[in-house]
Amino acid sequence: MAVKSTGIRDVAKLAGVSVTTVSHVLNDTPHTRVAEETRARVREAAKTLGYGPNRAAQALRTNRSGLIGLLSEEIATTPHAGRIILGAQNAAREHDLTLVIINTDRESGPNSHKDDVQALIDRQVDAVLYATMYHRMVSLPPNLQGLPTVLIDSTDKAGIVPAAVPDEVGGAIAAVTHLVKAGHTRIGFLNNDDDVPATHGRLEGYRSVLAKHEIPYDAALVLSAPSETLPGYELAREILSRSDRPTALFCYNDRMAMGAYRAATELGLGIPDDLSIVGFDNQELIAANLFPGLTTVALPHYEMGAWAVDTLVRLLHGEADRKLLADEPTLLDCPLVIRGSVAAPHAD
Amino acid sequence: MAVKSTGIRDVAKLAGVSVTTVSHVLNDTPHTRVAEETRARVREAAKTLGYGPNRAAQALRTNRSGLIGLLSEEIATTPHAGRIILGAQNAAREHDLTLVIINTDRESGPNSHKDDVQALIDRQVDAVLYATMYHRMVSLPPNLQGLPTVLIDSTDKAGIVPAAVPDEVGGAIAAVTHLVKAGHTRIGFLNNDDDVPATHGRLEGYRSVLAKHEIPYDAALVLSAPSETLPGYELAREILSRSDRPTALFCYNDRMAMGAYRAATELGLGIPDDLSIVGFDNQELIAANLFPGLTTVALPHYEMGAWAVDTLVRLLHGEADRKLLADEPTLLDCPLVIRGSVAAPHAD
DNA sequence: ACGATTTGCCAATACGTTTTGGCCACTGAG
DNA sequence: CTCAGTGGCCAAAACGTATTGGCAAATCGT
Repeated sequence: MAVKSTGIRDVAKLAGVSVTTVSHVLNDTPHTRVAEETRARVREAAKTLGYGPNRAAQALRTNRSGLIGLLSEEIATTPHAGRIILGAQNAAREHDLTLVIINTDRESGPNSHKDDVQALIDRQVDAVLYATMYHRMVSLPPNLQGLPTVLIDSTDKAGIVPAAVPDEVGGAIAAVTHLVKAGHTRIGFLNNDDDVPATHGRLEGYRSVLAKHEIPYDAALVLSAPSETLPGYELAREILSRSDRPTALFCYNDRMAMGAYRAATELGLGIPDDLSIVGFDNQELIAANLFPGLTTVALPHYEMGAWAVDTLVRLLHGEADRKLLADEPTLLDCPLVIRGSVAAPHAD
Repeated sequence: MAVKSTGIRDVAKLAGVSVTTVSHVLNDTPHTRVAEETRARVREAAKTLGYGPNRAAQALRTNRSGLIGLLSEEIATTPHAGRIILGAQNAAREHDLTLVIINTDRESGPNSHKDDVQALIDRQVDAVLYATMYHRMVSLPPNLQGLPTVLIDSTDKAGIVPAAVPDEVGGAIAAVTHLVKAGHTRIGFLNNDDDVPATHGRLEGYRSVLAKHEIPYDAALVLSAPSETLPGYELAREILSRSDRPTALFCYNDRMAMGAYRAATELGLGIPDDLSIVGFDNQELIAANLFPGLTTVALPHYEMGAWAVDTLVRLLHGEADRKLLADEPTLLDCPLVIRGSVAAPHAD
């Protein structure tokens, strides 16, 4: 605290060169020529002094803060946001960038979003990540114009910004294929009833697997409701009470699956012996704590966060073409997480 | 992007004063005298130009980055961290500070922690928040010396740093009192078996409520196991199978409570009619999705985050005494969240 | 051996603030 | 009328870095 921290000047003095040279060496400035021996001496000096550049000075000079803002909806309620943050944070660190996080309230409308963006602009972030808490379409606050931006878990209505989203179709395919491979042919699907990409994508995946295995699609096996535990319970209760009940359920998410567990228990159906269940989301708190553990599909939150930062960096370096990327959202893999809720169907 | 953003100079020019004056006015520099009329003119000019200070320049000059680092364990796995972040973030914004988050891996030992701290130091944070994912004692990385620090959800072995922790005892008191008020006298306690403050504090709270209501303490009603769903299930199964089974269970956390739900269901005990349950942690994903909803005790993660930032600011401003604060961790309230898992005991 | 080219380095400036140490003009006291 | 005091403002320096435009010395070609 008392001592002035070491600056580039001290390094220069110790190495017996000018600050210019130190700067050149430490930044590998291209098109500049300094003898290898000198470079070594400078680096040596920097190391022994424990020199690290003063970010503020650097920022002032170069007009780049090294900050990237992560605008995230409701970090609060969902563990998913945590995974995004983690992925973004690690990637940022890799690139020597610093992540600053602003929580934005989905409730409070676009004005609030604008304020949040402004807060980031005031802090002079070099770029921003815009993350929603579930996969949907958004329109971006106008003051984001001109600031490099990448979307996470959402796609831009205007189609002008690169985005990473989960491969909903692929995830559903993995889930249902897993059931089919286990021998199931009567597979119920408890779907969400919102008009969001996941609803359609997962249904598409479900159907495509059936088609591929020449299992006829039976509309009676596909039910919809809000994607909560209670509706999941009710739907499951209904479908499992039928005489021709399915031997397996694919649930839109783990919460609905949790409801299905209860329904199964109440109806005296053992999991996985009498009923196989696959969920979606891989909410550890649910999936790992149900009994038996819930086999489910993981959303690539970590990967989306990391991809977003990497992409941002590539954009900033001009190594990627924004238009090209923005054209179509990038799909990231939704891997199946196998626990204990799937078995072969009864041979009754 | 093309235009240079407005600086203090532009404001000065527009207001017809010197940059010095602008700086004085905009910062309310004490001991400096400038006519009220001039002040108004300056502020006016700043507003019409939409002036905001260049943080980098400010940081360079004042040696304060306006950043505060949040070192958090495993943002990944727990939604709790999200609440801490949110609380800290909002408080930081209030004070015009920026929160930067570093995830630190609990597995990878103290060396990694040191690196993480170093990463923050390199970024020249003004202070750091150190958050653990559950309430315990820690020893701080040595390079945190000299950097103002506040602990969240943990206490410092050396007792030298202020800390905010949940009031475990108070939370348990609220929970058990709730059961007693409902008419229960035989209350089982499924406790954790780790040697952490929560284990002891919650037991203490449990006992104190019994004592206060002159209910004899029965050691047979207190069982311990790792605080997971499965052990919770096993413990509950055991205690509920007894002929003199308790009419209510206080569970160390929501995961154990989730296990207890299953045990109750299997034994044909209805919740809350045949058995009342109270959990701890208020993990929404579990508590709100069980049926019936789990009455539980919320941990003050948001509040700890906010308190920590506020305290840090007070320390930086010299408005609080570190030694005084460090002497004893500050206890934050753990409020009871009432859902549907508690009722009066059977009159059988 | 001599000019031309390249190699290796550096001095000086700018980035946008905050802060120090005044200077000037006006006031009131003597 | 003069002089100390004070209210209102400002010029200039500093913070630590990146960058521009060079200037010597070394190397090369002939």
